[in-house]
Amino acid sequence: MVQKPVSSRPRGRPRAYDPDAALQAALETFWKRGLAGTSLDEIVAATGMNRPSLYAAFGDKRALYMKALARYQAASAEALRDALAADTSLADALTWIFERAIALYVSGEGPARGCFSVSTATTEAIEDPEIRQMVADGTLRLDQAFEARIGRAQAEGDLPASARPEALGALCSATIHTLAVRARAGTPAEALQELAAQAVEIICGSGSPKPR
Amino acid sequence: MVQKPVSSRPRGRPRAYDPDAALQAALETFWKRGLAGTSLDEIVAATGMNRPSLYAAFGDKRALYMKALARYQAASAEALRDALAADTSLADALTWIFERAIALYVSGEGPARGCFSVSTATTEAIEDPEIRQMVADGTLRLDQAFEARIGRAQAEGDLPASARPEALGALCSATIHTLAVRARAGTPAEALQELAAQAVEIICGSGSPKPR
DNA sequence: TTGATTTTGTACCGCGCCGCACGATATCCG
DNA sequence: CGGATATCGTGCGGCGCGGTACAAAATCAA
Repeated sequence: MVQKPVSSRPRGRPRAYDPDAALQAALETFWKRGLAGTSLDEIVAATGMNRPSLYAAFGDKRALYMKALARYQAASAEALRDALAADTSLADALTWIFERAIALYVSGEGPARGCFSVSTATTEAIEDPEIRQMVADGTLRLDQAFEARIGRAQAEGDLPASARPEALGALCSATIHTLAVRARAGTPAEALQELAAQAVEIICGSGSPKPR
Repeated sequence: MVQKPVSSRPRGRPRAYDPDAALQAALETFWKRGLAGTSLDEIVAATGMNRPSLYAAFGDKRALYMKALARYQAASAEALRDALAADTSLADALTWIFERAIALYVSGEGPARGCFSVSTATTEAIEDPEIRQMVADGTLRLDQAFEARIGRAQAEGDLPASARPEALGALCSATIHTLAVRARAGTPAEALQELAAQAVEIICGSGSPKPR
């Protein structure tokens, strides 16, 4: 993807900001306040950029929002993929994933942020078909990733043949969704962890064919 | 609560709007666009009221939003209570509740609205402690209502003694949450119904002690 | 009919919003 | 060193925002 080495600088005045860090800062601002609730001044303050630079780099506010959402989804999908591909039991993988999700949702200063996609993108999704499609795609990929891993567990005998990977995968996604909503509502991390543990038990222990 | 009969009209000029209908109209507007995304002009258009009347009747925009949220939560809680108190099996009650929730979430014109509390109130919850508390209270009551009904089912022998009402109740709430998120993301009603059916199966069929 | 009372409806104010024009600045190339 | 190039940063313009002042209108009590 990177075509030129870092040493070859482009022609004009060098930019005074790091586009990646700026996008991350914008993401965190949108994450808390949503698209409609965030002013450009707040983004300027968060990124340290000035408005014309923002505009030149990312387009208008909505375009910046969508780039931030894409970044968030890409990072989440990558973390999920890694966790599911790890050589651990299904229960351990799910426990790890939910644990990391909770840590992400309650991280940062102030009240818990929840999931960017669930908590604020859904708000915009109804009036914006593109954002709606992005949220839908993210949810679909979440379902499919869980379902594939669960199907693997079933094939390896860790789940009974009667288990339905599609249903259990959706249940994993539902757990993510409820964790996101509850985090945003102020539920403390410990309670979320307990809820996640219960979910893992229900998902993996439904019949518990291999008590190990 | 009502002190005077309807016939005794108050002193001055009669109001030209129905407060209840106006609050409902404001609720539907907020439901779609959220607090920050809704302008007072939109509320004026939706309610048919003019701005000073709005202000006199409900206070400022945030106060109106909170009244709308309280109304939504009260109506939801009442419907839930009725459905859970009905003399039906747990599975039938849950099926009915999820069915009604889906119908509510996809009702109205245009893209599905999802759940007011989940989709837009969570957005405001992080910056507004009062709204956060309202969302938290609603979620808690949802959990408790489900848990109580599941505990009853267990006591009546419809669930195995090993079932944990608290965990299963949270799972019911999680189903509501994921239905709300997915509806907002554009998932069609049929897919939501299938997901709800799978959830009922997992919740009630965990062990299936009474195959009836 | 007249005054008291409450709501209506228009019009407005100050403010913050988004997006951009434009000159200044810093770097690269020859 | 000088021209070319790309970004910086101030500043602003037009507009929509939330909230309110004020007079007209509609009702009740006397």
